Amino acid sequence: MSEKNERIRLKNVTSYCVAKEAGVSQSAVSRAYSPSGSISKSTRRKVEIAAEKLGYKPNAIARSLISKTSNMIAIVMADIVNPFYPNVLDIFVRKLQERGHKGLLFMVDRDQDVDDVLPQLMEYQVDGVVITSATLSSEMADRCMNMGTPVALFNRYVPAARAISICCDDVGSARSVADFLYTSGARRMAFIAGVENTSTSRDREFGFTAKVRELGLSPPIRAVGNYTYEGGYEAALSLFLLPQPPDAIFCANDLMALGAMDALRTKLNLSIPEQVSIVGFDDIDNAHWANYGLTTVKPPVEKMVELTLENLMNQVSHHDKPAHQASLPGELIIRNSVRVPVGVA
Amino acid sequence: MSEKNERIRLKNVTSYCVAKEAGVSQSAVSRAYSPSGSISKSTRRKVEIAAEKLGYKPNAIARSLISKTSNMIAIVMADIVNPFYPNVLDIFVRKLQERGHKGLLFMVDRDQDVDDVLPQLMEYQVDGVVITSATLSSEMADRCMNMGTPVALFNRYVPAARAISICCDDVGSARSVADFLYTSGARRMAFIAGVENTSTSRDREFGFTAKVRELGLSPPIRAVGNYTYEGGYEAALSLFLLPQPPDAIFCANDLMALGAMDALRTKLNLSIPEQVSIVGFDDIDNAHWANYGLTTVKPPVEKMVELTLENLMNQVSHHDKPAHQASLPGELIIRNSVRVPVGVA
DNA sequence: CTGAAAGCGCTTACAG
DNA sequence: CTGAAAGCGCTTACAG
Repeated sequence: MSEKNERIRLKNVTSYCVAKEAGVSQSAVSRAYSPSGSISKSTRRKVEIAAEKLGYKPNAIARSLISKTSNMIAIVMADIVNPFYPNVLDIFVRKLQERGHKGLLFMVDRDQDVDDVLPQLMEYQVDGVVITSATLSSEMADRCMNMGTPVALFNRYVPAARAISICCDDVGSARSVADFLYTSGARRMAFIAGVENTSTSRDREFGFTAKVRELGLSPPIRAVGNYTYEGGYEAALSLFLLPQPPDAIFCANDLMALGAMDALRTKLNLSIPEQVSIVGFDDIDNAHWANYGLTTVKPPVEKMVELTLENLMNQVSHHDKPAHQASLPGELIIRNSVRVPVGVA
Repeated sequence: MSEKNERIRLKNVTSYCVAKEAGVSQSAVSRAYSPSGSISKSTRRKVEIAAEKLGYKPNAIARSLISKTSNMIAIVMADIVNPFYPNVLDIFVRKLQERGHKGLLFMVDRDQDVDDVLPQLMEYQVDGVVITSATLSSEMADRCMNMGTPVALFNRYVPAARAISICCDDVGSARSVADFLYTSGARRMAFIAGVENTSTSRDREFGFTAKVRELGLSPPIRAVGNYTYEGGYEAALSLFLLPQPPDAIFCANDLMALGAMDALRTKLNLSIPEQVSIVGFDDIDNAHWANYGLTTVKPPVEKMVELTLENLMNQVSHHDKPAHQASLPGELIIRNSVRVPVGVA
């Protein structure tokens, strides 16, 4: 009982307590903590001393209620098992912190609809929503926008929606990969798809296939790996059951590419890149591990996050601005999983 | 301007609006959303219809302010680059969601003091704090406790603090590793430490070294890998510069163990496990990749998270209960990175 | 620059 | 079961 009282008492150092201690009004205390509050140096000093003495910290919840901005951004993630996303999350949260914002994190299953969690996150009056490695319906996106809560899709897009969307240039990057593989001498191309209904997998396949055709080759054979290591492993094996196995495989992400490499080397005893070239997408940490040296497309993650947040914050303060959609060029990182054509250093 | 108005208007569907629409009092609306609210079926129905019509969602911020519980738990993470932690985070957030709680995520640098972010997270009136892969001072832990905000350390502990602490049994698990390696025929043991001032690295080294001594072997030679892949890679190489290189290496985590494996195989052309045995700690996804097959200690992560949250929630509602400290046994997962002694299947 | 006062959107005794 | 009212801890016009 006494403990319980203690807890309540201790939590309750309010601006009134500080005002009393400092001999000023409660408004003065509030102003001392507001960047735009006009307050004299001496009053501020008095408040600071009293606050320090009492251990006062402004209550952000009360502030949110009255100011109608919580400084919280919801982050919805679906696929943290893919090592690409922890890094993305890390950058998001750090950049949020730099701007004085907080990240409210939600995890959804891959097959779960993001629409389900949106209502509960709206209850927390977040200023905006970032959705990563997941898609939401365009109706839901519109509903958020209508409620004044802007939504940004990271690495995904929904054609019809009024949502911000920042992607890597999947189509263009995939075309470069096809080009690069062709130059390296590959002629029988294969593609391992990720989760098939994602815009990333579709666009990477589209760009790759289109360019392969333009190069005059027969369209890539394909398999599906669902963006997992195991999926890539199995998909790669399946490609080598075909009468005409590929001499180059482009995987829709690195994780599948690493699975493919392990499958080819440990199971089929093929050597990479001598017999088969492999290219991935994401440039996750594992890609440069000594054992892999995976050639891959590196999306400009830092820039993408920055741009996402910039656009989101923009919409938070100027709701009337149109939602921005952008795709940034990826960079081809050349390592050792693709053979080098004769005559090229 | 009209857009701005629209935003404000649309955000403002309050319990009063619903009350008016439903022809009941505002209290009735509130009760309809409270599990303990005594309300008749018919009134509830009226409220539900009106709420549906207006698109009303209770404002969790306002609720937090009056009820003095935000249903938010802060999660502080330092080391998301280690694949062990994204998984931990995932489980934490999902379990939080199951309980109707939200996770407020903070990222700190490895060398940054967690003490720095605590004040800003306290402003958001979180009900509790989970700290993962990071340590905080015992003074700060006490300060949180005094403010009525319980703190739980996951996979770390601070001897003097009144904080909850849930760990894997690092000492015991490390002893088992020594035992297992000995049985497999290893006689010149080595240890690769993580970040040296962490309780996990220290305890794993302590248990391992103690058991190695008890077995009558000379104490393990050691190197430091700072819990990273590159660190493990370099540390392993350094061990083989010594006049008496080891025939078995226990690494304080998997990431370093994988780095060590790659170093030995690709750089020194040693075969694992024939020439050197390797054991890790964590059982991250990569450990069972076809190329590695790492023998490792698997902490009961799911149980540890559950226990952490259980203890935390307990302290949230009963502040007087003493903080619980526990360490759960890890499981040795045997794969192919340790040689099997002759005569053993 | 400063203080008194209203109000953000809820929950919860209180009285019926 | 129900409603009127107080109050959570702030911000922000408003008047000085």
